[in-house]
Amino acid sequence: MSVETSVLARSKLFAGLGSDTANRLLKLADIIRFEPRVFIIREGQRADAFFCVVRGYVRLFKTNEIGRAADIRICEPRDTFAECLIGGGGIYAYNVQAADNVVLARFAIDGVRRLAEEDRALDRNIMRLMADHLLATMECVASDRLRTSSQRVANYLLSQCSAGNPSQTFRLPYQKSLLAGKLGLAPEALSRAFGALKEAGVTVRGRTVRIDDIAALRQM
Amino acid sequence: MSVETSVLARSKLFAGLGSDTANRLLKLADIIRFEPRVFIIREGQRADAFFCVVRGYVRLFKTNEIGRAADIRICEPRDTFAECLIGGGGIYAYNVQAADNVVLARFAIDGVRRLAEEDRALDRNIMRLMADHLLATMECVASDRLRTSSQRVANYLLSQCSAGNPSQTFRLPYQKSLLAGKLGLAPEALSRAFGALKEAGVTVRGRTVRIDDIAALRQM
DNA sequence: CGGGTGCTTGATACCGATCAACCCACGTGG
DNA sequence: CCACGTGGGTTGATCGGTATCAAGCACCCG
Repeated sequence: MSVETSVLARSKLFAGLGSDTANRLLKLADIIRFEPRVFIIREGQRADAFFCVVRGYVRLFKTNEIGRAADIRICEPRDTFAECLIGGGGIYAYNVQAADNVVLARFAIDGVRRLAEEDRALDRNIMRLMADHLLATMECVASDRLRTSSQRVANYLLSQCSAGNPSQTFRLPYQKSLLAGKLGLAPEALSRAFGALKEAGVTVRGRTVRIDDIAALRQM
Repeated sequence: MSVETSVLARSKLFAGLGSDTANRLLKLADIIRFEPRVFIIREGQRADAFFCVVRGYVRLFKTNEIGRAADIRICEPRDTFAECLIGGGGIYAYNVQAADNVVLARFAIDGVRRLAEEDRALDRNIMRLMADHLLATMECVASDRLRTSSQRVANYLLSQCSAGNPSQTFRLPYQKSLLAGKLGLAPEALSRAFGALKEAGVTVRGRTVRIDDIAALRQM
């Protein structure tokens, strides 16, 4: 089993599928690669496929008239994006850009739709994906509207900790500038937020983060 | 055909369903009423149903630890909400409150799920609903992050205009304070945004809005 | 007439964006 | 080996947008 296959197999898209359906879905997948900073999708483009990240990270973002950009989501390995258009199709609603060396699995919509007609477990998986994304995006709106930048950063750090530990050290999965975008911040603001969290027992050196007292941090 | 039925029949939930399925779905609906300001759902509650608005308006919102609230969506007649949990179920992710005298149709999840197993058109409708909500919510994140308050207000006003007219007069569908919440603003900020748009040819008196030059307003 | 309720207006404070300078690590070529 | 450039990050100064707080205002309804 190739590396790509094993990553895909552990995605929510494939979760719980019978091996027949899973294999046929795998056959539908095109594996494609992108260099850092390359545009994978441009907003408004005709849409005929959705994607699952196999390696690397991608940014989904929109821009306004004068070219400023706002990130909507950062996708990690095993995340899918643009699965929306299984429902309606049409055009992509946002730009997608490779944040580093990226490997994607590309699924043509109509192939998947046909397969889903034979096995509704696939349909249910896609529904589940959309439901998860919808809930996450709603949470994002709420978080932007009622939390301050440091609170959002603290929140993100806590989300990276495994439950049960009183303290923890880990690495950020990607560049700080990317993380800033994900949290709706300018890079400078992320930097300052880390500074502010120092007195809450957060130490950041490069991409390494140490949290002295997880429970204490949760108070903010 | 009752008033409730005719509203529901024109919702996206029922769009394009065969009359057999549509009738069986209608039978599943409980019609329930709420006074203004009453809580329909509280965040964290066990979830076993989703809803379609028949009359009035409802607010979906989250609160933080200290009780401040942020609106996520305002639902109008024929909108559905909480349809997410067809996929996973579990608990409601936000509070829902009646903004005025509200009539809802309540659909028990498992009843709908059973019906959808027999007619996938229903499944497809629900997918379409979720896809629409997801795209709208992503747009909301991007809009919050890249547009100023006046731009968001202008944008909302334009969305209320019918295409083709050079100018237009219409009524806001609900209270300004509700609209402010929907746009992620304090009521004062909405008021000031209306003030700022005056010089772009926007006149607001009570709930009546007049836009002199739609094309000009679109420039902002 | 009195008292809500919803909205507006003004004064102030604060958060975060922006701009500019600087720092550091790293890689490259003279 | 060092000069240089580059990219990512930090730091500081400043500005602008929006929340917040506090009055004041308009309308509705008893």
